[in-house]
Amino acid sequence: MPAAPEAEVPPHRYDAALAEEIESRWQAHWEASGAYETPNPAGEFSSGHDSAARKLFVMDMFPYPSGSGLHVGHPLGYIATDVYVRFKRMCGFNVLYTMGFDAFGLPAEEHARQTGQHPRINTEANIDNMRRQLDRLGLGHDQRRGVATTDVGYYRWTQWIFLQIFNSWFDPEARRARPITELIDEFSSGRKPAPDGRPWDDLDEAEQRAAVDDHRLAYVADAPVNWCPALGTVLANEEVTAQGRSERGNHEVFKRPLKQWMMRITAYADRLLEDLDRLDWPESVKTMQRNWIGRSDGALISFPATNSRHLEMHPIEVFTTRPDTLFGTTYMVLAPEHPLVDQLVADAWPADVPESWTGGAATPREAVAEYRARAADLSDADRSDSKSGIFLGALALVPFTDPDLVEGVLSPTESGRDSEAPPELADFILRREDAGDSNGRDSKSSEPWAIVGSVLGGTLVPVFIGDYVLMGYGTGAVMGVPGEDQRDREFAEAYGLPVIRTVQPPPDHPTDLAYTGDGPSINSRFLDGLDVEASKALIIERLTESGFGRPTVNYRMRDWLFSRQRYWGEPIPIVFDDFGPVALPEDMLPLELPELTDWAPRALARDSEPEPPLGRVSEWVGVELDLGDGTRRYRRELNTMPQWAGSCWYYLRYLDPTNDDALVDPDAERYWMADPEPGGVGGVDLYVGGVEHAVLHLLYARFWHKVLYDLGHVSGPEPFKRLVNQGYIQAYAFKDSRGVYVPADEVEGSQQEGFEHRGGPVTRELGKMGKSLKNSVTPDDMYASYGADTLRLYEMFMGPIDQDRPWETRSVVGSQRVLQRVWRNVVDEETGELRVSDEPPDDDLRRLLHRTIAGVRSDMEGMRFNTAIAKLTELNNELTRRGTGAPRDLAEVLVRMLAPLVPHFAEELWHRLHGEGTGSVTRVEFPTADPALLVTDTVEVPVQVNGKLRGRVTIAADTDSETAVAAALAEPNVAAHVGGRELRKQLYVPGRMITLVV
RNA sequence: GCCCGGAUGGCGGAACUGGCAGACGCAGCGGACUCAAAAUCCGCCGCCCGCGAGGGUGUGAGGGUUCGAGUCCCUCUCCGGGCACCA
Repeated sequence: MPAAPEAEVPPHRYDAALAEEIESRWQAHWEASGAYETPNPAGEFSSGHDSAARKLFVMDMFPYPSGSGLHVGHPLGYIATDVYVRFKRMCGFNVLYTMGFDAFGLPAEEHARQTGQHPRINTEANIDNMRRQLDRLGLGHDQRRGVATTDVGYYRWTQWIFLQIFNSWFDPEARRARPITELIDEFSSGRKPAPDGRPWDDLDEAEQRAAVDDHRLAYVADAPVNWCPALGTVLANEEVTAQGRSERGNHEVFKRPLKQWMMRITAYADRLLEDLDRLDWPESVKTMQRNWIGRSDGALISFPATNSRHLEMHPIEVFTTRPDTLFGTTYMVLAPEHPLVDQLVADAWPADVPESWTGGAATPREAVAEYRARAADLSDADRSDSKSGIFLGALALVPFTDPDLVEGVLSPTESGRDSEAPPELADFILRREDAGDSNGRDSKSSEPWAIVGSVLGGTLVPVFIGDYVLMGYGTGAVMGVPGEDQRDREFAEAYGLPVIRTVQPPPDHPTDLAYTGDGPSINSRFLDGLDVEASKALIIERLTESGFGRPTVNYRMRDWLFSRQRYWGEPIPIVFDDFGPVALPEDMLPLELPELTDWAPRALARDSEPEPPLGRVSEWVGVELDLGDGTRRYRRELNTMPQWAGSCWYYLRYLDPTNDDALVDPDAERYWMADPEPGGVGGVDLYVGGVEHAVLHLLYARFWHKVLYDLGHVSGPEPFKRLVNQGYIQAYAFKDSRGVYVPADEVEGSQQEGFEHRGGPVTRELGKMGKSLKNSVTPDDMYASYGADTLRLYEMFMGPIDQDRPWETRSVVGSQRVLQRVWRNVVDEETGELRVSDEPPDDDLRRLLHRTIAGVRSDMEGMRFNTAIAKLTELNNELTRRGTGAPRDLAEVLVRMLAPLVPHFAEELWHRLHGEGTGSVTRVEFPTADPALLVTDTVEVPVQVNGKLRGRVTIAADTDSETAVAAALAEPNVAAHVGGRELRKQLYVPGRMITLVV
């Protein structure tokens, strides 16, 4: 008996083996011919430039060259941009499309620390590997432009931009960055007063340097770092566990202040906010950026406060968005770390102080010390929801409650302060209020502590510290208005403080909740009766007149902490002399990373000082330089830049990657980045990437771009005109009865029957693809089973680009079958000969073709590749149904439409159709529909009777309403449902619908 | 808690400005071809009633606007994401 015959596969079937052969052949050909090289208008890359073609700049987000390889989820966005780019190229655009690598960063440094191998070696190996994986997908990158942030020729310009920022200040009048030399001119000419009002020339060098440094967009400040003495290194936040220990080794980590570089991004807060409105970005990303910037409009209000019977006043400055509720203030709270605490804390408790206000301590000072120690112990997450605080023994005066006193207090020139005999503190605090009050005061607390300082005729309120007030936001102090703010309400209830409503709530508002809505002001003197907005306006006016306050804007966003205590990053091109930082001159760039061979961690004493890795290279740390005033000794900056730095501007380097004279040639920059429409923001035409970069990367890059714009280095205010977030590919993962993940590719069964792994039941869940869930599927698996074009087609077919979707290997075969059917309509599987017919397509087929062209074109334009593929499939299915082989002309058009999606497949068929010597399909024009073939002379129109579909009629496309209705009534089923009754209404939506109402 | 998204067959999804719900693909079912299977081709495929023609019902739930609602408005449920004592 002969051996069981192999399943007979026709020799010329489009299967994985044939796909592989086609793909590698064309990839080699494209590379050799420079098929994807994009010309610049001038300079090194200008050969082949077509000045008539419109430009288009498309980019994927900068990948990190990870050592662990790709899974099928990674290239989703890359395939989408590649398809779009190929389409636009076929539409005649000059498209810039490339990819580089964001290659500095922690993983390479960690790898170096473990193996002793220099991070550059590992980084370069990873880049090569990733490049190979991407190439196998057939991505049409201009590889001449693919920079890596770790290239010395690249980071030289990252350092150059740092110096531009360092050498700039933000002019609030002009609302833009200006060169620092212009600030010095302003100071020395007296147009801008020096910090303490003295003439500029009277300041010594140290004072002048400090004044200037205070204004720079990059400046040095003390900021806390995570110092781990046992590892001898500073850790990133992600390397510190929730318990405040090192992830590696579980050692103690201490917060230590360290001089670090900051970027003054807050100066740009308003422009970053305003320009969001001009961007074509997903609304969710814009919202995230708005929230992150967190602009709130409000007022600063000063409350004079004292702990002494002599009324020595310290104003507490408060930021509030609700200045209209001022008269509802019944207490004040400072952040525990607030600098005024030490001045305001009293020596002794007043008589009758409630136990809960003292924390059980003998004196206010002790209570504060204990409270602070406890607050410092707790991480931010542990600060619980329940409100806590300590009374300082100090009182604050609510402005406008005694105008005479207030003026005396606030203006030192007035004699009012001493005009009255100082009252005893004990005389006016801490009386219990009568129960059963009225006048709109809620009296939920059984014994509210009186706060009315009737002796002076003004309202005095107790001053607390409490950890619900954050030092980092606003002024680190709040006015407690328990009637109008729920957090204040909770605090007031915990400490028995009274509640005064200042906005009349609706009758059904619960009495035990703060009311934050609109309504007329009450209990608010001159504000009474005004709504919230009017009250705000009036009180701000009064505050400003009286000097008690002023309108102000506050932001949640902080300046950007730019220093990293790391080796594998860009060195900061700064040295220090006795007065502070000094920029290296441009001609000393690049400042190259010194070799570091000593990767071993060193255990240090608990009380040791933080030291960045570069501090170990002693011959590098100290340096003798001549910076213009003779050779002197300087200390180098030891921190490096964060990974964000390199990714903040890479799109500019793509434009002109080999330029040694400038970060980008101005003409190249203008060609690729300037908006063709006047008034546009300019920037990359399409930027595709994950939503995880919604805030940090996209905000930092916008900030740098605006600085470069202000300084005249780029032609528009925004880096990325249009942003699309691609969704994530998720994958099913399976857990066995012990809750352990089992390899997903070994699981059998289905949703209906249940899933099994080696005979045991497993449960299914959806998660990120990766090692930990044992559910990775790699592109290599797919190439082996189907080929790269099938993978591309499947990923684009799965759903809309911006949507998350579950991976299902089982379904990939569908996309392969589609390609096989196309193949069979063009090529004979048995002989490999063309089987296209030279018969012209009939009228129906031509109309279908042109409808398809029109639909595919608009779907491609809108990046709706899933529906474009569906339309192409329908057309091809019609060809299959006819079974005669495709008409040659039609096959040729179909192949052109497929070319962006499955470039190798299309190139192969294109060449088979046209023979040797034909040009590449990648540069052929994308088909255009003939409008004459899109209109039809008859249409089939559905007929509704009383809102229900009862039949269809075929009528001429230009039928008028009456004829259409008559035709509808002639349809038997429609007639049956009308049943001879009178038509109350008849409607014909041309080509769409006939509606009858009886 | 606040702010964004989202919910359509067994599954992924389609449906343009309110106008035939379920395109296309997977899975499933039936048929042709075959000794048989695979592959391929043809057909069916939301649910309920009906031999059928056809009828009823149906886009997370409830209400509304409209001749007509997956699409617009109100209320609610669930899922995903972001922020989180931000004054």
